[in-house]
Amino acid sequence: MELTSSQRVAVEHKDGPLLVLAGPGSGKTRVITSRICQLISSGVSPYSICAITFTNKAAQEMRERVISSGIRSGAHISTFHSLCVRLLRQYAQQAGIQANFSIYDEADQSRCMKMALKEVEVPASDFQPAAVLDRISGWKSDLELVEAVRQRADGFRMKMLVRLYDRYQQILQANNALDFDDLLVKVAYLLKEHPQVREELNERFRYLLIDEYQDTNHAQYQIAKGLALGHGNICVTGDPDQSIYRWRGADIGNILAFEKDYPNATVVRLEENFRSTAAILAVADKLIHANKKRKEKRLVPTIGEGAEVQVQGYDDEEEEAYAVVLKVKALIDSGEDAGEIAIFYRVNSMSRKLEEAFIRNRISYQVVRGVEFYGRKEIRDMIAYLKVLANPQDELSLMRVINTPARGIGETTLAKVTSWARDNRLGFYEAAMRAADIGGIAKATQAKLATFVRMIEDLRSGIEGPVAPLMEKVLHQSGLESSLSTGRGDEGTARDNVIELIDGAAAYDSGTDNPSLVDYLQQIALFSDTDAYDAAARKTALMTLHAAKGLEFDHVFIIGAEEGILPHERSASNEDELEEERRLMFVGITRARKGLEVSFARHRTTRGLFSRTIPSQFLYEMGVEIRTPEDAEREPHHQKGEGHGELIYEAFEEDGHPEYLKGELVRHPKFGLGRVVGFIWLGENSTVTVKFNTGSQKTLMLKYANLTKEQF
DNA sequence: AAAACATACATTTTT
DNA sequence: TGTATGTTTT
Repeated sequence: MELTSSQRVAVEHKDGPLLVLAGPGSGKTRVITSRICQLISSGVSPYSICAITFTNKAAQEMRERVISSGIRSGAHISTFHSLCVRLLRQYAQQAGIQANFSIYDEADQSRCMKMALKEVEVPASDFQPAAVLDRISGWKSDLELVEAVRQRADGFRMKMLVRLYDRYQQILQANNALDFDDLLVKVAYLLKEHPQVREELNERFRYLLIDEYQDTNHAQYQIAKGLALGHGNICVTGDPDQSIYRWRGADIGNILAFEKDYPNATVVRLEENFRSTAAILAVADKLIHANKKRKEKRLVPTIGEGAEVQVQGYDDEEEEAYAVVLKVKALIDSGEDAGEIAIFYRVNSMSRKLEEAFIRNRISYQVVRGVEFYGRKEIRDMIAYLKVLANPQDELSLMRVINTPARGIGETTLAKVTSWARDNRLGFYEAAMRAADIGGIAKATQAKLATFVRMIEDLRSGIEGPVAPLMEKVLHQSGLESSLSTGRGDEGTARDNVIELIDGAAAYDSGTDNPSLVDYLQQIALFSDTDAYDAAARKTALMTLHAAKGLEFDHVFIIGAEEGILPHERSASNEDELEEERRLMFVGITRARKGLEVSFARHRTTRGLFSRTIPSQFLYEMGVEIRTPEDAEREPHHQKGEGHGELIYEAFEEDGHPEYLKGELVRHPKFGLGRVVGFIWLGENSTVTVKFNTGSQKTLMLKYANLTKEQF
């Protein structure tokens, strides 16, 4: 495809600052990759190019695009966070840290904060860990260190928060750990306080490109500034209308002030849209115009008018879910590619009803929620072992694994070792090594500690080189393997998950030049939900509106357009936050190429409470006729009432799974005889409801229930 | 020490 | 609603 004149200006721009204000669907990604290729073919060394993307996925795609256009690879393409990890490893000494640092995720952070809360002795009810962490994250995003905040701290609450901030940082440091914000903070200060490091990097990266600049926070802004110092070859791209991470500290002002920061900047506006139909763009445009704090920007359609945007109301969320899934099914049946259909929602919990509808209708789908995998107990256990091996100071991880699986090192023992360690100014692990010197620990327990220490030492000796074989060893020697196979419940899946993790590590080993445990751990810590989206699977995708950023689909459904959900209730009080919600909606709308349906439910059950809802104000701002459930009923093809009922029964009666019909007599190993009251087919998650002769009625998972049919 | 049970509790988005 | 924590039981 030919480049437009604006696109060409952006691609061919060589030296000096460049701001690309790129609307949705304007071919921005293509422009960036073409620009990288153009730079290289004009004689710039690939190694002197540093491109920063918003997600790992985007970085991966950009790398592939550059390579596939026949250009020698070698340009550094990664996210801010990955870049920071690299720099911190390389300049660990100057940054005042050790290169084998652990990266603490939200759960780890929360545990550290709970420790801090205990130690600082605050009235715990007034300080929830998550809220305190949120404040601290805000300070860090603004590059405010403890001392700076302390200076201006007034009032009891602020002073407490500062003490918590201080203590929290001490805990992280003691564990040789950094949280997500620290990665940025450390690099920003590295560049600021070590001019020779900064100059070295300015020398190395002659061309800096930053995508999604509207979502950079102050720390990222300072890092970008430092990296561009000296040469000023900084190209940023973004769209203020798509800024959706204010809550995470992103400062839309960074992109708005770019021309002030870099007075000789060239500015290119990409306003033509090559993605969506005119009908969709008109709706997006109307909506975004309701934002007052906004720089006017046009959306210029280049594709035909297309089908009308649908806004459809449903009676409740169940009806909404089933109707949307039916529409997905109809699209697929009419020959549309299932992988070109997506459903977006405001909050992750809204995927549940949709999944149920997909399963019952036996349509395959994918939920884009990758980090969930890393939150599973067995995965966290495994990774905690690896962290202990890679970073001996990581006591948080050590505490997790020391008695997992259970090996007879209980709370009392841990308390004794901990207090002895403190008295002797040693780490917990060093103390555990000298269990014999600690008074009051039984001989048998001493032996258990010694065995554990020996195992860690042995595993640690094999820490170099590829990761997957090491993980196999850990799995085996730690006893996790046998605990997974003897454990009840979801044993099969827990085991599968660990195997999946090891497979992933094997892929890492073969795809990396110098695989190392430290590098592997630091990489997986930065995985995001979006990274889990598998476009090649050709399955209909379910994801949050945030995860949808940067993607596009032929057909898009946005569900739950109700006051309190979209816009979310937490943003209702504040005009700025409301505008951000509107931008979020705008992002969702502009993902669609051909078809868009926005829906709402008049009733919704939120945390167990069934209540009436109000349609989102955004629906009115979009200027589309709103169709109510009653309107739909007047349609000639409408299936009355339980419109989705037929499909459920169809699934119910199909073969391949044991059928439990109402009234059938069954026997349960524990509860005895009973009669089937209901059966819900959910694939392997099918449930049977049985009224037992004991009088109790229970809903059981078929795969665990161990029911036998009684013949009568 | 682990499982079973009970009860409180808080609910956005994510690198 | 479902999770996360605390309490009791085995």
